[in-house]
Amino acid sequence: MTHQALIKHINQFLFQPMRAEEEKAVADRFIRKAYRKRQYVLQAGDLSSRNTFVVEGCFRVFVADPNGKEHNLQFAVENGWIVDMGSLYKEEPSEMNIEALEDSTVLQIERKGLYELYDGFPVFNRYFRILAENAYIASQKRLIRSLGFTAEARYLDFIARYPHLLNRISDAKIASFLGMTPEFLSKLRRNFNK
Amino acid sequence: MTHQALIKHINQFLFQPMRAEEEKAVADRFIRKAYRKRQYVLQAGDLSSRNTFVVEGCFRVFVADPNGKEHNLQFAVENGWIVDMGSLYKEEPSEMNIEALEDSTVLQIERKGLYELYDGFPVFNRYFRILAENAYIASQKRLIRSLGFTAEARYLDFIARYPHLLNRISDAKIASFLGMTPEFLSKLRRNFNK
DNA sequence: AAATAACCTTAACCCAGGTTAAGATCCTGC
DNA sequence: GCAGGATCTTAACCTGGGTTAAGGTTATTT
Repeated sequence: MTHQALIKHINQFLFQPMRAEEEKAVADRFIRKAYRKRQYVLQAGDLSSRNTFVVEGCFRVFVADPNGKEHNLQFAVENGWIVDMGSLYKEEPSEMNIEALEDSTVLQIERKGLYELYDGFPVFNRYFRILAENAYIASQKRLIRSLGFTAEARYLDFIARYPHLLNRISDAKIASFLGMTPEFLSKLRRNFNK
Repeated sequence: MTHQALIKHINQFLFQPMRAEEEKAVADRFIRKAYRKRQYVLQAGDLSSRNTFVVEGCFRVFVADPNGKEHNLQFAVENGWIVDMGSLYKEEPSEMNIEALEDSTVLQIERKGLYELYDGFPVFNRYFRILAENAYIASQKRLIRSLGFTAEARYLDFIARYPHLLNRISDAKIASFLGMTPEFLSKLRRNFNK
């Protein structure tokens, strides 16, 4: 069945299987959708009205700063979620862009459907609580590294933490994620080889 | 009653009043505690076993980077929460320090009590979901500013966003929160006066 | 298989913000 | 009420990482 990956992911985070009616509530509200490489899931300025679970493929979330320079905030692969949570919940225009980096398949739920899950089935408040807590913990760790680590330390940390992304995502995009230019990343790598 | 501020805060985020038994569950598990100015709620390396709600006073959350330099991650005043969520939930030694900046009063709950709330009363999964989502949204906004904004833009943004903190927290601590040195903040402020 | 676009590297030069140090002002506890 | 600590400012000098520009390599697309 088409929603298996998501249901499995939810069960893992809950440490117990959902009941049949809860599984059905998921299956009724999440819609499968395909994106081609370079296609946008969300553009800055638009309203984000959906939450998106990655079944297969790879995405990046990025913002443009006041000079128009891009900064990658997050990459998501299989079993990850991509959303501008601020835009989704506060119903404000998105600051973020979300772009497919590969041909990809996702499951999407509308804001309305998400609220139906929260109101009808307590289990989803628990699941998304845990998810938001993990996202917050990860975001704080990133902030700590961006405040106190040198460019070199951030790069080494990235290699150790996300080895599976190294061959899947271009260096320029990783450099942007790490808060440095591709030129500087190239200089760093050259120094390691000596 | 001593838990009123917290109960009111929860009700606000739920958009509806809790039932009596839920209020009681809160009152039974949160313990009032006082901290003196400069006293630590949590030290890096210790295990964080509690979540803390600020009834009155002011705190900072900070980390030390590899060179021993401090970085303020968050300030919390009345109705704010302070916690190293990573340490609390993953039961790992804390990276963070939490220090009272004024004589303060808080309400604290032990990890065990918190899990009892989650398991016994769905409403708390909803409340803490919303809280975690808001924290994540705020943390992402901070990251965006730290990646793409100049020191001056970050300072102006801070003034606009947290005017009430300006007279309550020292410039050096604000500078650290904004990712710059107090000397540089001083230089910025001098330029504005011309 | 050529054309085009995306990607990576190198190198010279540059700058926002850090560092160091010294003096001035404001607490705060005893 | 004053001594020792925080706190804020100024100024000279320094550096990690950015900018610009050019050439080389590797994927896509047709």
